[in-house]
Amino acid sequence: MLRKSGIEPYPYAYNVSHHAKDIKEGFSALEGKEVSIAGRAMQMRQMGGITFIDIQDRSGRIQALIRNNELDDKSLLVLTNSSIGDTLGIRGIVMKSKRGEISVGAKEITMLSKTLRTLPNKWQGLKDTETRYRSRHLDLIMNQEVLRTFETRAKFLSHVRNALDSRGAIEVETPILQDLYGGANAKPFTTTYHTLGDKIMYLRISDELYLKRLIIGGAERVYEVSKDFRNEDADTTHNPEFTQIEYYEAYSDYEAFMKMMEEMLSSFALKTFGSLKVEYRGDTIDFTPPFRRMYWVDELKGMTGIDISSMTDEDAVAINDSEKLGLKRPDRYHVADSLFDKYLKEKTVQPTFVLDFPTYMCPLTKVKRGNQKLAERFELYVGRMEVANSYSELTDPIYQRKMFEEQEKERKKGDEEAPPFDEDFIDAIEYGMPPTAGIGISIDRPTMIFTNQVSIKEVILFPPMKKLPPEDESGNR
RNA sequence: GGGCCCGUAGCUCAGCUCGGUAGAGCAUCUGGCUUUUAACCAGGUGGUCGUGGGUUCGAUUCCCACUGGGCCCGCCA
Repeated sequence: MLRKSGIEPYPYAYNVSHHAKDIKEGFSALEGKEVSIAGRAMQMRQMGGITFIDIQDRSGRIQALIRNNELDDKSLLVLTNSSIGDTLGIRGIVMKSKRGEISVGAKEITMLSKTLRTLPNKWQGLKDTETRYRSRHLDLIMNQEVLRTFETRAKFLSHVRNALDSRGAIEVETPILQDLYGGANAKPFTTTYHTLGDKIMYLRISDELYLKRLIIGGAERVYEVSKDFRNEDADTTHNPEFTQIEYYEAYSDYEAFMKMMEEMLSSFALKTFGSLKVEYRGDTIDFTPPFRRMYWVDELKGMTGIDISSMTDEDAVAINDSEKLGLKRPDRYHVADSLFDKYLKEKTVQPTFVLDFPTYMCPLTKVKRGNQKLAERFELYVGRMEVANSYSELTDPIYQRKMFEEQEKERKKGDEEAPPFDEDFIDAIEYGMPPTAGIGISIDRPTMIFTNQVSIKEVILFPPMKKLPPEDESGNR
């Protein structure tokens, strides 16, 4: 094929001096200078002796202007054998075309990778959602704003890391494969560890109990970027595999973390967009601190007359009927949660701390100072989505044991999402855990807000997809 | 789990109402053209119409099931 005519279609390396964006933004300084760029040919306009190729690299696109009579023989050969979709290296002079387009006037063209496939068409591009997710490489080629979305995701992740690092925290890694799962209410994925006698292991639903062991051990400030797994259906705001950062800080309480979140989100918006206001799905979300505080038990009582803090399971059954919640398992935990969704969630478009939960919803949280029925916990909502969950951590081993026993009862009653009793953790906390604040900060959902995406799949590079029917394995070339 | 919509060329789509085994643009290939921006002009290649079954002389079209995707609801604090 190409090799016979002396062109290597898959060479080893190429020296790139500039990206498209550098040249466009720095044109006045670069005009007349020699540069070399590399990228994928996205469009090609051939007029005989002159050819225009739009080269796309990570930063964007720039036009290469190619006059046949200024090329050496090898470059000419490359040109005549290249097509849309090939990756090319262009060495040439920064200039403007007659129509004023900033271009690289080519002196040398190098084939960097020959494509065997045709790209989607240049106007409509690639729209089919299924193909976009199953073939993310094609999506990234055709829809460069997707790359921008993931750049924003990376910026947010590193922003959170920096914020925690600057508080003096250390980043740690704890097991993803766990003997026992805990720290949240969810169905786990299971797997088998063959060399440990085919032991059943769980993919973590949270890393909370491990990080707390580190606090007990004296680490004082620890966080982990945690991929968690919950064996549940996906929808536009839930993915079974998701990312959160959990952070624990000794000698703090949830009040300190509300301040931290205000600072973290507002500084990110300002740094990234130059504004505290962000457009999200038709709403303008204002990250100017302080964020609103919604004492939701009181607010709900005002709206409905129901005091969920003193609700019993019997009350819950009656409320499930009178409020037409239609829950399959109308215990007080699920009823309280459902009432929030029904009456209050709509009011959380702007950043809102939803705080002080009934104790029965919080098996790992300290009770509120001055109100034994409530726990010191907040959830931060933005754009009607929960983006962080934090509490003054329960450190009393005797009370902790009692809460585990309660959970175990729920579990026996058929709540398969209630976590199992963790004797090993109780053993650890009996050594004494300092007062501690803990928080889980979502990475996926804030990214949705900062990139104005409706679906969580748009901020996850390779969302899980169902198996395709087996017959289609032709792998045509 | 329930409801609605969708699957036709590599991509974006038309055709289906009212059955007669398929069409456009882009891409690709050939030829022409030395400043284009969706370049243009001429010609060519490209499809077991998601899968299986049913009705029919005949199904991309009508019916059923399955499968994959999207949206909404339920569930997932």
